Amino acid sequence: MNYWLVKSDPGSYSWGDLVKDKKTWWDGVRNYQARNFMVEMQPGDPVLVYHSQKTKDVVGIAKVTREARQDPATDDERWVAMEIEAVEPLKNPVTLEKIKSEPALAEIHLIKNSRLSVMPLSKEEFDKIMEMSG
DNA sequence: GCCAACGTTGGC
DNA sequence: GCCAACGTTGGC
Repeated sequence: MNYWLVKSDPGSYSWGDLVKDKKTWWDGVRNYQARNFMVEMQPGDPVLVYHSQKTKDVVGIAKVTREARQDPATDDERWVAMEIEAVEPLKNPVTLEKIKSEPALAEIHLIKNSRLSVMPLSKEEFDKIMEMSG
């Protein structure tokens, strides 16, 4: 099992939207590195959802329900989408500020490569964020 | 609103 | 195949 974090600007699609929709095809990613991670995702893998721009915090847990297939939003066969489903909100959102202040999380892409929108987390990193959320 | 970082595009 | 120009992202 692998652990992931996906970023979304809540102005375009938020955790609340996912909860309302129950599940969604995570499409529109146009970055090769992110695409490659999406292809590795397997049904059942936990996915943390992070809100960029405004609140800058990890707000909920989702899980992968369908593995990646060609992005239905485009004819360009280079891009893929996978389906995720909302599992539960975090009791306390974990802010970017808190993540930055935690040495155990210093290596995650969220900090090292802030523009990447889909990234893997180690089990330790995932557990750490869960612990920080209470 | 600004701007640094960085990925992509396209001319050569 | 290189690299300058450009567009986008996202933190501040």
